[in-house]
Amino acid sequence: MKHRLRYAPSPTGTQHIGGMRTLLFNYLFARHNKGNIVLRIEDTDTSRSKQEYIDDILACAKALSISFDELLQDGPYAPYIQSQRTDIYQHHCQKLLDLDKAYYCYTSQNRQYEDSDVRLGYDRSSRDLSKDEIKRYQEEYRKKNMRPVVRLKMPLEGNCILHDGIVETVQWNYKDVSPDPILLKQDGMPTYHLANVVDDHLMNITDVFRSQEWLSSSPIHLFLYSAFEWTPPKYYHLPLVLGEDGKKLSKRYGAMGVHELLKKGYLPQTLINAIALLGWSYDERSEFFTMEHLIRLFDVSAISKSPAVFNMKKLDWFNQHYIQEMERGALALLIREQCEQQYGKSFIGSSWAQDEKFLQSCAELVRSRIHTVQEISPLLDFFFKIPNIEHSIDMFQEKFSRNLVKMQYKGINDIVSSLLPECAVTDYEEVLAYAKRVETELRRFCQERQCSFGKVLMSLRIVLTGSSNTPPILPILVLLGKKRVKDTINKTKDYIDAL
RNA sequence: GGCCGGUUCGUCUAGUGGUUAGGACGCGAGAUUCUCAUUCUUGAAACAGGGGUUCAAUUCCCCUACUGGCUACCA
Repeated sequence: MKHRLRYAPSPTGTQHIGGMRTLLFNYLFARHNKGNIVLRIEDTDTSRSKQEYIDDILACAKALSISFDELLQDGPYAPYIQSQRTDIYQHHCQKLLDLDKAYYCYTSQNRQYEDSDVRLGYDRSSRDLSKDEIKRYQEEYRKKNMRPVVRLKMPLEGNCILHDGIVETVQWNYKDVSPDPILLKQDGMPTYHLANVVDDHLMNITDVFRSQEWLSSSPIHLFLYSAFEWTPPKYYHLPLVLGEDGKKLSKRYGAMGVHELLKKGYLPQTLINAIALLGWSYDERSEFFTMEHLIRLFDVSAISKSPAVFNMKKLDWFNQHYIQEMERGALALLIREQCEQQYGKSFIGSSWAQDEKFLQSCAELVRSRIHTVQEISPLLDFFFKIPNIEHSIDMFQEKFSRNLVKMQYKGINDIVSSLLPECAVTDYEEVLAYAKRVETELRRFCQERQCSFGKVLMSLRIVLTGSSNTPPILPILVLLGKKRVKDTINKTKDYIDAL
């Protein structure tokens, strides 16, 4: 039999790591078994559901290259949006009423809580009303123009057993299960329990990966299946993903939104890799997995039962790895994007913006120094913003005597003049070649003058970039070009002289 | 409170009735390097506690503790 999976989020918040993990595991299982996966929007909470959150789900899935076989209005069981299927739920609810598996409840309000924080649940006071009482209530409701909710007639005793694909066998006594949950709300909308069961059945869903927070509702769902005389799908209750505080990730607090992480410069392959390893592992050594690997290797029996705390430091490490692995051209593209955002006109207006080679050289200079794409632009800052001389000189005094530059500037200037190319050179290999030549000459120079090569380079670094830690300064020198380098050195010299 | 789940370095995890309990992130130290990084070497760091079963338990069973989830006309 063909496996049919589904991801059924409620659009009441932006997608976070936890939701994405549920989606990913459904997707991996489907693709591993050559099955199908459906996206179904569970927007039965009309007050909290929003279109923008549906868009967010779609965008995040797309960004991570997760595709659905059926979704929205598209597929044999369309629509896949629960708010457009209310008649279906009402119809099935009526069936349960006819079978005496459900009943109208007129006495819901104010009956559900004691005044302490101990929750007792509904008292089932409408479960066994006499015909007269029902009539009276019906009349009352009609006058007020209200609709009664429909409740499921849960068994009062006996056991319920779930054979889960992950947590294995779990057993409940029906008397411990939430008493007679509501199936149809006053607004005519189904609750999760009804809609979910009806849709999973109607859409022929065979396997369900869902978060473990659903475990305690499983008896309700299982009983619903039996009331309808349907076969339930195989359930896989995934361990929870916790935030760094050890608490459940809540979409309402926007923690670790997938969109947000993408915006911060985490690559899609990073997120997939990191999320897949939340509660799943392949062996004791492998760390890096592409989507193709995951689909091939995915194995339900390797899923852990215990919850996992999501660790941002490890995410950084994964991202760093994938940035190091990226092709030069691809990184260059990201750099252009970043710089456009960050520097606007001063980048776009420069000759560098259109110079693919320049961007690629930058890629090589920054790639080992960043964890996220967002960290790129500060490292390239000095290309687009001329450093402040005064500020540089201040740094000088902190680091070492500014006299160094004063004394050595002529020699350095000579070397730069004679060795840097006349016209701009931005091809990375060429840049390195020029840098190497300057280095050789500079080393000889330093040896003759008995001054430290490191210090000379540091002085150049500070003068040219306004910063004491940057990518290798010699390639930067070449990229900046002879004119800019000479101008800057001269200006600095003048400034020091004038002090 | 009740029900249900979980518990191996700080974090993600591997693993087994007999192991020096393995790896990864992070952290410490050292080496390389023009700074910062990268890279390399290396160090510290864990079986929640108590009872059983057993020649032997981190591994199997029970209890306790801790932790999380659910206990909604939210999903």
